[in-house]
Amino acid sequence: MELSKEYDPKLVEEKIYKAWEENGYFNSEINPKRDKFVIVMPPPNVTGRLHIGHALNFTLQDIFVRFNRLFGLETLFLPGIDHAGIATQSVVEKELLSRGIKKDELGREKFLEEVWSWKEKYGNIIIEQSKKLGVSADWRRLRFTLDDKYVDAVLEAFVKYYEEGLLYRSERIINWCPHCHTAISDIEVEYFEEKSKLYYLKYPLEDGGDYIVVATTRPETMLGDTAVAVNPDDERYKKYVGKFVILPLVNRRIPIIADPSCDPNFGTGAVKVTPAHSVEDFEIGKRHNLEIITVINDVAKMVNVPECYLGLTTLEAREKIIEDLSKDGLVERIEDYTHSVGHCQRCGTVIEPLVSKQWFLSMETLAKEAKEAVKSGKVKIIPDKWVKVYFNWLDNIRDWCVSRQLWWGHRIPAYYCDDCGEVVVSKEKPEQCPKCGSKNIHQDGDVLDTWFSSALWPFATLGWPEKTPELGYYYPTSLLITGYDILFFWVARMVWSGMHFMKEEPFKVVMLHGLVRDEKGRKMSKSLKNIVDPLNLIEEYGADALRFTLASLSTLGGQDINLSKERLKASRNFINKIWNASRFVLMNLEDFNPNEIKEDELELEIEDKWFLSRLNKHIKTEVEYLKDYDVGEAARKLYEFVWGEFCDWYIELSKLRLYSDNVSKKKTAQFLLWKSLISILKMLHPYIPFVTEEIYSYIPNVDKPLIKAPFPQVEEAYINDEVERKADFIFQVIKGIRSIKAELGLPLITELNASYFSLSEDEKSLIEQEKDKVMKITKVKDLSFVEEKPDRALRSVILGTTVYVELPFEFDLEKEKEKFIKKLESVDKELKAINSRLLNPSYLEKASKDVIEKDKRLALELEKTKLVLLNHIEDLGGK
RNA sequence: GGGCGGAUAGUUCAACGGUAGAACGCUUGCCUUACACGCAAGAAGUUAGAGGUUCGAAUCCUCUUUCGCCCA
Repeated sequence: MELSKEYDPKLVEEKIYKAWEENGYFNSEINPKRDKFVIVMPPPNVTGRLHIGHALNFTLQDIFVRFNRLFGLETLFLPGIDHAGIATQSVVEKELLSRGIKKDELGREKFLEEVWSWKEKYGNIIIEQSKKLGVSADWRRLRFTLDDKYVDAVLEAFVKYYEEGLLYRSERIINWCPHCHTAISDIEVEYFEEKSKLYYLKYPLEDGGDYIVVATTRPETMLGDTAVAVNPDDERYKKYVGKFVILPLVNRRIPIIADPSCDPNFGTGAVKVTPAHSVEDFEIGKRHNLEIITVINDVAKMVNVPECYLGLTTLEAREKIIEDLSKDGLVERIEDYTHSVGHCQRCGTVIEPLVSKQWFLSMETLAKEAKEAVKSGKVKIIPDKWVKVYFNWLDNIRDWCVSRQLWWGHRIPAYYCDDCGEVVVSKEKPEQCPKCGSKNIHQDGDVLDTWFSSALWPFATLGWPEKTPELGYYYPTSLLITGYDILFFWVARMVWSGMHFMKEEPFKVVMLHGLVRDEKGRKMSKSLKNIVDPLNLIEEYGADALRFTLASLSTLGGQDINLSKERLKASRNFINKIWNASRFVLMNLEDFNPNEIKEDELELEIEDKWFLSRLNKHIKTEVEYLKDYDVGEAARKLYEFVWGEFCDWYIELSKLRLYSDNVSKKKTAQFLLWKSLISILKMLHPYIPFVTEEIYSYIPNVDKPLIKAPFPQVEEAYINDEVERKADFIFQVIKGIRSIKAELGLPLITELNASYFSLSEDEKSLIEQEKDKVMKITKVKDLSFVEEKPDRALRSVILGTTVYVELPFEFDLEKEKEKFIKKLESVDKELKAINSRLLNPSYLEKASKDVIEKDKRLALELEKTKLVLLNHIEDLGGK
């Protein structure tokens, strides 16, 4: 077998993925005998291309999925696609327009045909792209929010809510996007601070002479004013309350009313009230029974207004109205003003609050259910800082406007009788009106908010409302992973839907991760040109490198991730390192059969015991981190362990035996390398599945594939702190000798004599025992115990031991002395700190025993080192 | 206006109550029969600032500065 020196993901990833998929390794079957682990994938938009946010989201999910698969759980990763109402409709609309076809001329049915054919053509691109990342989802179960069965679930939910009185149709003020030409919900409005003007307008009092001055940012809405409001406690205006003003330009007589929502500090303290075009004013209007006069239509043009303003855009109307009012001297002044303006989240257009008849989902009961699920611990939110945000949102929630004036989506199952106006809500179109018997019935033309359907995702994908075996086995799901940006849009709504329809939580844990930003922490955006395409990154560094980068940058706190090329390079190098370490092991396994080895009869060297202890500790911590959902720390720890301990020390030390003639020692080393590598590959596999599976395929005497292999068991008996300390001492001795050579600029291969002296019997016997190893690895010719300091030797102090490296030439004694003085200073500083602690009665009383023990041991070691250092400084001529 | 998060080595990030770590970059020496996407050795930090709690604080509390998010 010849493996290349450099790992090339391009030669591996596609092949491996194909093999996994073809062999059905991602598939899950109902298996009541086994514990299950279920993740439903947040469905990406059907219009979508894989972006870096998906890459992070999918990577995290796939890590948990793969771990649980290795742990032997029946693991379902259920993928899906969202129809994404507005987004998809506008993409197809634009596409048609580019061919000169207008949506409205085409008609609803033909248009929907076009969208479907577009969906068939492009809708699965993101699925294919996510496969490049290694996503191990059960693709057979792919769901789409407009699948027949899913549509049925959505209609079922709508009808049930309606029957329970939670859904109602009402004329209320809503957020209207004049560009998307639809109502949107409160959370789809984004507010930005904008520089604007505050206009002070004079409204003449009915009884003549006097004016009342109102301040407004939107003078064009004055044509729809039906009152002027002041705060009831505002002394300035008390005398006016109950009187009337004559609305300029339209000469309407409107009352001056007192309402507590008026802020006396805003403007003049008096505000104009336009119930049809302001959310706050609508509320005031309701309280005071004001007339609602609509003066702006659904494309943001003026209606129901005097001829000269009719059909103007709101901005044109604003200018003309100010001009006209000025002529009459009714504009008191205009100030610069900054305020926040609502924009459509999708298209950025300024939102027009309009009064319109829409379907609303009543939030009171559902919000309560959503809160209860988290309060009771049925749903756990990680990190828990989001719990407060979640409650806060639910506490202040308003009824959810769920109807959208679109064609693409779930058409609202409400039918209206053209003759008597009766409303029937049902999955099927009624034959005739149940009230008057008329057959002139038409269906509501609107569709539902996309989020209304995705709120049902965890159970509708499993067959609800049918009581399918899937629903029985896989629900509730185990874990939901998504970005914190859709906590309200999606997570909260899924929670209440699950609690309401299933009476059980949709998922036991929801893990919210951060957003991916550029290396400077800026949001990725087209205008900044800092968008990175994950597919390019995969092309350049490999999917494993991208996955490992994203995983290792994740934090338990769900912080945003700043992605940089440097980090990707580091991950790519790490993967190459693993590749080469494995290649090394495999190269040395050619004449080896693990079946010939009895593990409990092996003669273990100190480095074996050390490494087995380290390895088992890491298997343990790996599992612990994952139980705590700390993927990032788990990945980072693994990196340090594999590179810093396995590669740098264990493999290096194993060479001494692999290249020796001692057959039994060689076989021991081979066996342990074989065994360790298998464990390491298993631990790494969830993060970097491709390279690990590829390497695993070359490993002799293991059951393949890795994706289905059992996770390594912790072998407690190997965990041994004492051994670790001893080995560490030897490593320090090795480093000491290397350091001396390096400081002199000598290549490591320069052969020199070394010797040592030790105050400690333990240290002395350890060195005696491991002498050959140390000599070989540091390339020194000798390492004998000496009572007397050799001539011309540089020294290195490790605990109570001094290692001398003898030199064939003179060197700078002063420099050597300074090195020790510097070291003494730091030892002294630390020792003083520890000693003062150990002399402090309240420390001894209050600190934990472990900490005190550790301090005491450290103090002893430092004392020893200090003594040795003092000797050397004295010997080199004193301070 | 209310809330949340960040500020730690030149850079990107860890550590979340017991001696501040890694990666990249930098310096020096090495193509040592796994790897130059590498090896070895090094330099580099009053943990934004000021108070407080504690035997002990980067870590907990308060305030300030600053950057960023969310909600109204």
